[in-house]
Amino acid sequence: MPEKFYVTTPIYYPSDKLHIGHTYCTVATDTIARYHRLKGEEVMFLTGTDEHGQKIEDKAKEAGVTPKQFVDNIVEGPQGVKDLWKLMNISNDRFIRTTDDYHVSAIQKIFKKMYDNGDIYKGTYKGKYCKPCESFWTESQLKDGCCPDCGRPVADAEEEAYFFRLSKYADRILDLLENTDFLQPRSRVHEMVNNFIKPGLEDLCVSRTSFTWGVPVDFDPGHVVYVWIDALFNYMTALGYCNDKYHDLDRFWPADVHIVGKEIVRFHSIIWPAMLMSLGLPLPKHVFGTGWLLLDGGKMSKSKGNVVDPYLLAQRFGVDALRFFLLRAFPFGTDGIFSNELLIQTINTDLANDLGNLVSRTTAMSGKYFGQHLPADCGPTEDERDLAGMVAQSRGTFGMIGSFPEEDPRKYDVELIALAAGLRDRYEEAMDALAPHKALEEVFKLIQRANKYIDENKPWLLAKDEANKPRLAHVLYNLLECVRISAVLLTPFMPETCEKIFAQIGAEEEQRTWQSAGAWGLLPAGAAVNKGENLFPRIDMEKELKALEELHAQAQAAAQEAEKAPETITIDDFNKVHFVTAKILDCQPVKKSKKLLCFTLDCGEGKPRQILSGIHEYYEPEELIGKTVVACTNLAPRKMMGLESNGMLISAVKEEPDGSEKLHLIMLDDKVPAGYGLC
RNA sequence: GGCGGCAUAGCUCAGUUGGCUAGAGCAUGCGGUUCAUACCCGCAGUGUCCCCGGUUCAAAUCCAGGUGCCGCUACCA
Repeated sequence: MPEKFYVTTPIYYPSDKLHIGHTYCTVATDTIARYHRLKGEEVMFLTGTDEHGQKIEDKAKEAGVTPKQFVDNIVEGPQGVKDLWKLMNISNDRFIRTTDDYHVSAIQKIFKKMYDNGDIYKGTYKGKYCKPCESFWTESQLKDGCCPDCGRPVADAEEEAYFFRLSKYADRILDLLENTDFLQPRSRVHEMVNNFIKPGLEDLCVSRTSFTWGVPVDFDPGHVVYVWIDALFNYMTALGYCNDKYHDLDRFWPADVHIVGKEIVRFHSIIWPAMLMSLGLPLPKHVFGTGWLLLDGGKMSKSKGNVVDPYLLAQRFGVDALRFFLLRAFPFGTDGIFSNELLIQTINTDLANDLGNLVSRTTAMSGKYFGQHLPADCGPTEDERDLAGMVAQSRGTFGMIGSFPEEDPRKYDVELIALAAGLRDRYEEAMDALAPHKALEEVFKLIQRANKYIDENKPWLLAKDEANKPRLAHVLYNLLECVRISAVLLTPFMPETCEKIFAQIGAEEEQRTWQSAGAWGLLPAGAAVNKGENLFPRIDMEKELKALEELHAQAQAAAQEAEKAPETITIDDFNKVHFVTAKILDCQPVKKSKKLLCFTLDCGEGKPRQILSGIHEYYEPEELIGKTVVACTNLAPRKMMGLESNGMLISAVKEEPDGSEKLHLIMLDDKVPAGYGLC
């Protein structure tokens, strides 16, 4: 029975289209999965979507569809989650959606189990409630006594809810984090321990009554299971835990590693193991928190409009180039700063100049000097095989390099072969340490060494003398072997490109295996070599940056257009709205309201007009008295806080990167008289 | 506010438990080469290792203080 390896990505929240950050995480996990398959292990690679919750309920309402329709579109629809993974050549074995029937019923069983064993109990959720946000907060979460999300005041509230006895497991979690390598990178351990465990773990609220889009608690109508249990258990329900759809739990659980974004490390390293402990289930072996891709030092966010679109990049540069770039340019586990320059530079330097050109010049020379096949006797010598064998075993070079006279070209062979023969072990070490960037660095050392080897041997000079043909053939063979070994090890990163390379150098199935990457001289000497198209065309940096900028501007304009979707109106429609200039005669805060200001305005009507406006967060009354503003005067009157408002003051509103709204009252030059209409 | 981390070449970063002349890649300059995708190979640099003290034969590394940046602090890769 081969070894098994179970690896997961987070299940993503499909409230919006996914971007390059999600792509990064999934591509990394895919590469890890492919690496283990290459080693001959039986791999289970799971990804999916976490589809319940308030936010999706809200978004669906906004879009005028059911929550299920909403997530169906984002998950299964055009350019949706599944499409994106298909595009990126993601090799997941399963895809779980938390709305899948088997998962929903499994979650109900799990919830009941934990209720029955006493780790879930019914209590009251006491806290502060923010009405507009419909969310509960604890005292300590408040900012200046107000809602940390929107900054508005909150009210005392109580809600019946189910709780999980998280506190009960605090000691065991502390031990798990501090005394094992469960959580990686290690730097996250301090944050978890100091922020959450040392201050004392509170029991965790695991149900909600404030929304309905979730797994219903089947024995208590009105309650739905909150994200913790619903989402985290996906890693097990997808294997058949508490359901009959799958039957792989015995084979694959516990997971070897959960790859997660750093913002959900907390859930995976504290809540998840505690719940498993409650059910007496084995814990996953590792949780690895990846970094974020940042943009010019800032976080990627939809409202900033700086989201990088993986579709666009894959189309322009190729899927493999994009996959490679993500794992080559950024150390796994720390944040990376994404830029188009870096992307293009990485492609040009590593893929076009180094790898692509090496394959190109090697296959071209083989064809040019020997036709399709190198002579059958150009393969490895016994000595070379021995050397490679020794290197592979001990990772040393035995000082053999020094034993050749200066002009003897065999010393180049020895250096090259020694490097190539030890590569697989160095690569394996890096991959097993979840450091794919280091694994790539090792592979590229060989690729660079191979390019240098060409210069050292000057095949174009050897080709001029028939007597040197055997040497020339051997040099080319050595190069093909380096290309082959590199391609085997690059397969998890760039599956399609490596297929092309194998085809070009004539490597068959047996020469593409993990086993074969650790041995020297496996490519048959007379293998069919065919120079194909260039693997990675060089990219003109300036031109491409310009093109990307234009595309980005277009996309942004389109997005803004779509966002506003301004319905065309006629001039008659416009004229229906009556805007006038207005002088603020007086302005008073409305009692019992933190937001409302009551304005007394001169709108040139002979008598003052009263309008209420919810802008106290942004302005104090004193600073507004005497100013000239714009009012809409024919809006239907409305009572607020017992006072009548006869119109509306016009403001400029901008959504801030953090999601809050910033508001600026439109103010005119005070020389503008009151009561003038606007058109 | 609390906790944690970081500060090294123009840029991105390596630098084990203190120990050679502080390194790599990219970018820059010069030279070589012509098989190859105007590529490849070689050479050359440049450093107040954030500041100020301390420990030590010896500090980029350890300790104390200071400055700056960042992360986490129960929504979001």
